[in-house]
Amino acid sequence: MVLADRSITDFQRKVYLELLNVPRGTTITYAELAHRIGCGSAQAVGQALKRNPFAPDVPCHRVVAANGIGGFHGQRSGEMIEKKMRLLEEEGVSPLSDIPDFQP
DNA sequence: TGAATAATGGCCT
DNA sequence: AGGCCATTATTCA
Repeated sequence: MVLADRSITDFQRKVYLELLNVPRGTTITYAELAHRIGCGSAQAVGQALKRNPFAPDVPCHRVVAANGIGGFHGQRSGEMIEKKMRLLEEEGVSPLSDIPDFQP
């Protein structure tokens, strides 16, 4: 497991673990993930993801907002997320594709 | 309908 | 102890 006990808190580990628990090709909302690990605060999860020390090991791009759109910053904020999205699509996970509500 | 703002909860330094 | 956040929900026009 790439998530070896490093300088991260238990909470963080849970978040990353849950993310790895998300099947490739599926997305999860911050609130859902937060509730899953028993937190109840998507902001905390967001922070953990932002600080994720396991950048490509943890599919943070698989996490989307509650509305199911983009995700990372509530909206597509910068270009850095676009880059991740690119890799995301290569992995077969498109947040904007897994959302039935998001139909361009 | 769309967008912007305010409030919230818990984590990290 | 304080500040922070890649959120969420509500409200305004």
